[in-house]
Amino acid sequence: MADCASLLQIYQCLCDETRLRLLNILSRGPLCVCHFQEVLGEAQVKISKHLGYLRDKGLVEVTRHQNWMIYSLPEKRSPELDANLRCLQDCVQTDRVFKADLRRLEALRPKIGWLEKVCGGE
Amino acid sequence: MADCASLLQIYQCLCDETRLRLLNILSRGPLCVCHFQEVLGEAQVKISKHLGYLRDKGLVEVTRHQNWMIYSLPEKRSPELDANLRCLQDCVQTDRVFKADLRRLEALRPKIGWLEKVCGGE
DNA sequence: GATCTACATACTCTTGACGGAATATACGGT
DNA sequence: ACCGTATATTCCGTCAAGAGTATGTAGATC
Repeated sequence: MADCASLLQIYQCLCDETRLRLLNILSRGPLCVCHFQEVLGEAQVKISKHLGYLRDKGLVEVTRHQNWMIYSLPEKRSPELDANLRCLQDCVQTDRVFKADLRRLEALRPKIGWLEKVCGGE
Repeated sequence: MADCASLLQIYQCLCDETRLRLLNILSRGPLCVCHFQEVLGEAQVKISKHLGYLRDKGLVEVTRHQNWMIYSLPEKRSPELDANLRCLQDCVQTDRVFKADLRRLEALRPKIGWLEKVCGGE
């Protein structure tokens, strides 16, 4: 039973460029804040606040591992969140900004391999 | 070549309930302002301003017919707009608010038949 | 227990969104 | 020319979002 309010929350999350970039690279698997910083090239406070915003609205989940906060897309998603995340992936394919982020993310792969072990793949 | 800015504009349009409701009933065909007022039960100024917002961002088009401004979804849409409008239609199916709007719209059908002739259907 | 790292929160400022009341414009009919 | 209808715009007040600076907190290390 999707209600209008939850749909609105999703769109509110999606109407900021920084958050779109965060969600885009998150689609490739869990990350922690320092990785977002490296990929986006934005200040820690900015990254952290936008992640907090996404967390409050249920678009990302977080678990602590030692000093690191590991963010990921929720494994169980509402139909409308799922639909919109898919749609976002479609829309993002051709854009320079998002593609560049993914390239920088791939360059970071060696440094974040341990993460996949910690939180069991994806 | 979808760019980030145009995608953001779409999401900015989608993060208001009134605008979602406007787009939802617009998916069934062109309408003029007074119809939106009747279906949504909102004041004229509110409807008009949100339609203006949608028009500025390219999510709706408008033509004048005598005293009436006829709004419709653009026939030629960018891929990302098209994807998001489809996604919205998927998400909206189960919600009471949107369904009630569509019912009120159908009840209005007899009164808006002339519109379809004027702007050539759909 | 001092310190470092990784991250979050509080505070302040600026800007834009939204709503409502009032007013303006555009068109048709008399 | 005047009036009514349909719609847009302007003005004003409120509120939330976003950015940046500074500070707080949790865990690891020595």
